[in-house]
Amino acid sequence: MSQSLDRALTLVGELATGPKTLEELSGVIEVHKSTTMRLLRTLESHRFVQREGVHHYRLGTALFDLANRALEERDVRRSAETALRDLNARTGYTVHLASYEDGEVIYIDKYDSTHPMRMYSRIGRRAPLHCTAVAKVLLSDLPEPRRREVAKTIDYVPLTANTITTPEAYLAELDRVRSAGYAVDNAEHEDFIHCIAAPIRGARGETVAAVSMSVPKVLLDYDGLLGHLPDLLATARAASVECGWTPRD
Amino acid sequence: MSQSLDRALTLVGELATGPKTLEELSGVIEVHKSTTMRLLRTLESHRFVQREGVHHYRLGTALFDLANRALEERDVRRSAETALRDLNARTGYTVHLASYEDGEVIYIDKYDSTHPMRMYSRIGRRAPLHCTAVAKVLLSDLPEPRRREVAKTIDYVPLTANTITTPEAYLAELDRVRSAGYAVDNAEHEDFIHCIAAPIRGARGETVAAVSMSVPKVLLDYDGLLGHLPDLLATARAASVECGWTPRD
DNA sequence: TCCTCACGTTGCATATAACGCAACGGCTAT
DNA sequence: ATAGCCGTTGCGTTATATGCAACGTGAGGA
Repeated sequence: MSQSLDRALTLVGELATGPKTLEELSGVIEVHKSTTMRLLRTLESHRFVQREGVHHYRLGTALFDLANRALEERDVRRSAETALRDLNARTGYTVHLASYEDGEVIYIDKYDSTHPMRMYSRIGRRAPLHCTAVAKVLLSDLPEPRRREVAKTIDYVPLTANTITTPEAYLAELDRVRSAGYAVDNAEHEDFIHCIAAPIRGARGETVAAVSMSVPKVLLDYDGLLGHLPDLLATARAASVECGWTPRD
Repeated sequence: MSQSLDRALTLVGELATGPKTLEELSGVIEVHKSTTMRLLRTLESHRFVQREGVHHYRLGTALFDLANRALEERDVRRSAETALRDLNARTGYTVHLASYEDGEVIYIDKYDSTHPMRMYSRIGRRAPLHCTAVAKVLLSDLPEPRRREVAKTIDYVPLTANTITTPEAYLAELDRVRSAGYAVDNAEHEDFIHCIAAPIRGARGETVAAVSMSVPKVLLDYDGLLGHLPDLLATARAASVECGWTPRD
């Protein structure tokens, strides 16, 4: 492909591990120092690298700019697409993608079950906050005071025998979700369906969306559903990486 | 310098404005599409760009990685984090962290306002030197001759009625900032926003960064803004201590 | 103060690798 | 079924990236 470009990008990658001198960098890409210098000059003119002192080069400020622009550009929906489609293909169950936008939880994508079943969700629809797994995931990421405010304003309509009906119980549930890293809707929304959901994270670790898997109870009992947790969490993780999240260690 | 690298970096910059097709990109760097493709392939192999669908390219995930690594090396950011976060939580206003590098002032961190408001800043962006409080703080710490040089090269674009438009006025302002220990942007950048900023100092007393607080005028008048000065200065002081600065007596 | 060494920088000749061209292939829409 | 639009590939040519060797510069030691 393009040799000089390839070398230059290797240099940038190398600089990510810390500032380096001209000769160190020449060693990495195994070329003469004059060649390295010309590459660095070009990189410098685009602010990809910058000099630190006289002898060292380090990553430049263009990278911050680009990373932020890239993040804004990228919408969760497209980024999560493949991971979610895979999960749907693997399990055959309904997969939802939802995000939190000023006080509401919205379904922004859906991969239908291959099993025939009725589901009342639809892209663009609001999810009830007190009885869906995605809402629990998304709200559990809000700062404490904000969570209290929201919990207070929810209309706790009981939809099944399991529906949470008090702010106290709901806030306790959010705490559980937050520390567990996933949420469950144990037939709290519809009698015959239960769900699990997990957070998709962005570059700064913030929750940008939630994935959920919905399964009819006749197909899988509660333990069977929880058995899919590792798969769901792996999916959420893959989607997070696409959204700019970097796993630590 | 290096032509192909230069072209490739231009491509990356172009992609920052949104996904593009092969031919659009060829138009930008004015080469044959086969040439563009080879560059994109190399960029793709380093995860600098990635394909979106069949016809589009967009920025890749390597940029997030690199940007994070680069940011971590500037450790002012980490050191100042808690103090800045506290200020943001206490006041609810937008808090910025900026540093001076090679003649430019760069935003290196940002804590968003809890009030809904539009702000055009972004991490990694350059701040205009003549009309932002952070730039005034950072430039006022430069040695006298250097200040003169910089003041001479600034393009004094008038952005509001209050924008400083001459080198003389700007240098006088820097003197004021230097002796006062804080800077003000009294709607000099945007009509509806005013800011105050203060220096964060390192072990040798040098200014390593600047904190600022930005407030829409509709929420707080000028005197109200200045009322927050003690809080801002305390924040800057706390951050300075984290950066190795020792308060004398 | 001068010398030396280590490292970055520059000019130039050469070979290579980046380039444009043109033909091919897949996809979509009509 | 066909035309037109893009992306892709192989190839010959020349621009261009490269290595070399000489030069500059700054730091450290005698």
